[in-house]
Amino acid sequence: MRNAEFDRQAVLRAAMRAFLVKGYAKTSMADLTKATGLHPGSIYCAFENKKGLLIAAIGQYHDDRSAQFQQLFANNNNPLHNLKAYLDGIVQECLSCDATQACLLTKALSEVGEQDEDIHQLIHRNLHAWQQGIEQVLNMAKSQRLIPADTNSQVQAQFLMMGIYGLRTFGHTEPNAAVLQPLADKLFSSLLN
Amino acid sequence: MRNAEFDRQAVLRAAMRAFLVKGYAKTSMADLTKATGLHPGSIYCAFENKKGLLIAAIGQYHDDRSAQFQQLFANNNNPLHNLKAYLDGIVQECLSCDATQACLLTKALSEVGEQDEDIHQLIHRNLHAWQQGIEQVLNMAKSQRLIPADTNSQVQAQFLMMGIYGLRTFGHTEPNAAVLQPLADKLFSSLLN
DNA sequence: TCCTTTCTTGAATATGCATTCAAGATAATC
DNA sequence: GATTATCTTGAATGCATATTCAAGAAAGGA
Repeated sequence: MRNAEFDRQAVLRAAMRAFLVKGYAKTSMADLTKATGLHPGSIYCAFENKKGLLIAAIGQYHDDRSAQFQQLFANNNNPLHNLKAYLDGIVQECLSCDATQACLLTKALSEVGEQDEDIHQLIHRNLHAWQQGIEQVLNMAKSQRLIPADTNSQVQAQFLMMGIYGLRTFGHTEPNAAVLQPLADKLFSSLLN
Repeated sequence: MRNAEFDRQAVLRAAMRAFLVKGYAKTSMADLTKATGLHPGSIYCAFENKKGLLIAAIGQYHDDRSAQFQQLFANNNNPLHNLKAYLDGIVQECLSCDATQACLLTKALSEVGEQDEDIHQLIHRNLHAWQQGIEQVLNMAKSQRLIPADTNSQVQAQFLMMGIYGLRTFGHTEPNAAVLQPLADKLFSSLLN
């Protein structure tokens, strides 16, 4: 009897970073062994193959981002304030020009989601959970009369998701606060009409 | 003396489709020879290498889309009407679930733009030209008092670009008119506030 | 018709890569 | 301490793939 030695979360976060920098197809197993510190045999033993490692990394990414999201909204502050801070945080990530701060879900969706049904469904589920988190925040804001009573929380949450996707794409071409911040502000103000 | 035999535009459109379906890295030269009908030697003679073919395909994509854009807005109809039709057309492309109707600029930006400076700059230029086309339409709408006089056309054009990027990403997860059309409508109505 | 130039062909090359596996190492159990 | 079950190691394997190049084909000019 013997237990596995490596720290699963640390390995998955390293793999996630590697996939974010080079994309799935261009990240070689050599890159992954270097990034994770694991030898090929260990990776195949733990995750079956390269695709299994991507799936596990996406799961870890979702867990990490969800925890971050819950934490940001866990206080009793004005939910709209929290949402504004959330959007501003995304702008900051775009400004960093750091590939490891990008969104693994949308990146993987674009590259492999169209070609692999397993991964497409996994990402779809994760993005949907994220959308429902935003929807809950909007319902809270509505019950506190911070946004119009006739707001359709689901559509508004979808609109915010759409805006966040677009903001991140825009950030790839213009990682510039003078450009991105007004866009994030305008997106936020769409809640108040 | 002898002239090249193949139709350059047809070849580039075929390559563009291949890249849209599988992505750049996963599209093999074998895929490209099959799609274009050209043999490897001819591709290397005409485009230098696989990356050169991608660059040429992106150029063709931009030319094709620009021509389509100009044509849609060339009539003397209400520019806002035309813009609405443009957004509705994008919704239709999303609904088709056809990878060849996706946007090669954003797809290539996501996959290779972060890794290759040549391609990043080319895509950046093309997306910027597209944004300026929208900006011109907004200026026309403003001069016809169809949108508020204090509209900042540049920011509004950026916001529309952002929305279009996001709409296409959203379409990958929910290719559903009941979801996408309200989002496009809400994006359009952001012009009128 | 013959010659020259240019284009086309596709097999060969060389490299890179995902995956496997058998030997070695380590921890728990007796 | 011996035994056993499990984990780790990393070189070997076989396949996929980007690129090259020399021979073949076709067009224009003499």
